[in-house]
Amino acid sequence: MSVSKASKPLRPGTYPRGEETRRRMIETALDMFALRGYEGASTRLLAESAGVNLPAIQYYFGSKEGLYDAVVDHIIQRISERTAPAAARVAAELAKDDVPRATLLALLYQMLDAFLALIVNDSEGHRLFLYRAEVEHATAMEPLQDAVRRSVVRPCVALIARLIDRPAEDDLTIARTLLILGQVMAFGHKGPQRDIGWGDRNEERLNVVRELVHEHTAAVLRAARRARR
Amino acid sequence: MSVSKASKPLRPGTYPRGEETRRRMIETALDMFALRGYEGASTRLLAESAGVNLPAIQYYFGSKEGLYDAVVDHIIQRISERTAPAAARVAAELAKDDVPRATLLALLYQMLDAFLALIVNDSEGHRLFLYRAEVEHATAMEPLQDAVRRSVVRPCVALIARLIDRPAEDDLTIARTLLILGQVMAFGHKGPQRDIGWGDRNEERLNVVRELVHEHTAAVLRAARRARR
DNA sequence: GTCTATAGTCGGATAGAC
DNA sequence: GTCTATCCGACTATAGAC
Repeated sequence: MSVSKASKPLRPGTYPRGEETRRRMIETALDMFALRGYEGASTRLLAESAGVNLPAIQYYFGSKEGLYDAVVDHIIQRISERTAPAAARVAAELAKDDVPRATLLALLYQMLDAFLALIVNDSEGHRLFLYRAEVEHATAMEPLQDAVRRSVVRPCVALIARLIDRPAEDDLTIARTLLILGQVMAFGHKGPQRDIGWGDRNEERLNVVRELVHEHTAAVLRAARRARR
Repeated sequence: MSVSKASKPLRPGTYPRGEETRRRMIETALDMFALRGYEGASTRLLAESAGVNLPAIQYYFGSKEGLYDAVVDHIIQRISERTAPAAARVAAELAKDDVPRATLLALLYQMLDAFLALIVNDSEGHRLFLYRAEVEHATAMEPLQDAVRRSVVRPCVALIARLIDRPAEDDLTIARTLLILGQVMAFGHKGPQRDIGWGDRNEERLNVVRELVHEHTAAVLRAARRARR
């Protein structure tokens, strides 16, 4: 996530088309907002990191907040793209009766894994931005939080509800699903990694999280079976 | 960063004039920083929320950053106080040989629970501040992160290492412990609560987290047993 | 120790040339 | 569409009265 490499020397007559500039501004702003927060990322920094001048922010997005919203939209788009296939499979299966347990479990795993891959494998910015989304700038973040719930949490909760044959409103069930996502996001943060010296071994980290998600799912089902007896 | 030139060594019970003001400033600043972040909480807001005038920040803490550091120190103090009894028991037991498994498990549970109670039952500010500490203002937060690791993570890792009879450096073991703490902090955040309509039912939330910690611990031990076969 | 008043800086946004 | 130059408000910090 280098800051200075983004600024390219622009010669008169060779300016990129506006759409390209807009796209680049969103992508570098994502990293800046993720790294320093909304208040911490000044317009000057945002402009410089995208290699544009100050008024470009007003020109393309109306205001700093407009740029922020554009970043949020961009991430929402990304989440939807990545999880849409799994979500479609979930919807299709849940429409049927008598879906085998193994199928439901596989779908749950796929659903979580799709989201996980986004967090763990994509740019550092996506990870940090999503992690930060939970504590910062509440109103502008609500669409993003809604997107996560719509694209990931709700399908998972629906699957779990079917698996344990209880209504989806069950507090414990939903809480557990949220916790899984919460810890995935927490794990995405680089802070703790340093301590255990994993550096950039993303694959290994991903495997640990996968194992954990698997365990969690199993634990939810065991708890539900106990509760019904 | 502890260059608090204005404060004298304070004895419990004997507050000099202004010491009460200082304490109040720290406590309200904790909430403001937790709610709006370092950049988001202006000196005017910090002063107003404590019922003092602007220069009081410079007088008592030298600068805005000085006040921030004082808040961090305050939280570190709080964490140490709350977890010290459990940590002492852990150290005492780990010094012996042949500690029963049940004792080790009970200690692990107590350790996590002490930290958990701090996060879940104390002021909203403590919760949010700790959650935010992971993504924000990295250098000033390092002492706080160190305190969490020293007071909570390290004793837990040592207990787990003894329980599964493997060195504490084992990646998966440590990762799991960090994940437990991470999800506890994530769960402390009020965001998800709203969705499941728990409002202020702290006790219930605490029980869910306790159950989860219990399950997690059990899962770690099962995984370790499998691995040794 | 606490206050008012203000300095000095930096933030977001704008005007208007090209 | 992109630029330079600039405004104005908000911010942190300081000076100095009481």
